[in-house]
Amino acid sequence: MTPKKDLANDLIYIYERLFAFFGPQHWWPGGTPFEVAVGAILTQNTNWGNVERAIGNLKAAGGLSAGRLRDMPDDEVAALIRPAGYFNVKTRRLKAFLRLLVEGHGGSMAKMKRLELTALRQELLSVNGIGPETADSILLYALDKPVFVIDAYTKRVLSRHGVMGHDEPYEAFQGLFHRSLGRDVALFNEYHALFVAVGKDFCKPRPRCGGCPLEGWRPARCQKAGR
DNA sequence: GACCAGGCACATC
DNA sequence: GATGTGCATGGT
Repeated sequence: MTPKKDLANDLIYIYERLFAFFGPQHWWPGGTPFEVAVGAILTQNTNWGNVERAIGNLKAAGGLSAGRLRDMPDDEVAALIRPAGYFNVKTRRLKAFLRLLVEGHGGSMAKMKRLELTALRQELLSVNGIGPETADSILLYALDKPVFVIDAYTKRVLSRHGVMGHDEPYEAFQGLFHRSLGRDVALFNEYHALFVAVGKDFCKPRPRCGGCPLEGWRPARCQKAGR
């Protein structure tokens, strides 16, 4: 079997093990696309529980619409999103995203969604404060575009099991998924959430491998080489 | 009290 | 180009 096929099978195997263990994750099932995009920015390097509080505050203040949030003074936004941490930088980042959304797409996520994937990703990446992970989270979870989101957990799990080197660039990790799995929104949605689940419970900076569904697993090419 | 959480931009070498 | 640092709250 070719290495490429091996890698594809490895990724499918990991998905099946994680799904069997953790079950469906139901990420962002209820929120509007706009709420999802706001959450994607607020969750940067931050626990999701804190983000939920911030989003709750925004909702309560009527700030979860593009127009309302754009017109809200920065210090007011910062106070509302305070629980999510980095509230000053995240206020700037939210406002920067809102400029793109309002001025570029009439404040409508539905209109933004009409754009072709590559162009849209470039637009998002041009916004100060939106990097590859945040852009891809918005594309996948808010706009239903088939891009795989690579985060710290994904890199940690794959590198610890010898699938890829930890310091490979974002696009190298992402390319592996795109080549191996095709472009499947529902699969990408679930799979990325499963990486977060296994990362939270087991594949932490200090790993707790006991009981992990991937405990002891090696990729196919390593098994063949006897490594 | 240290460590960690669904990153990113910017400064410096 | 690589490496370091600031941003900040809240849970474990």
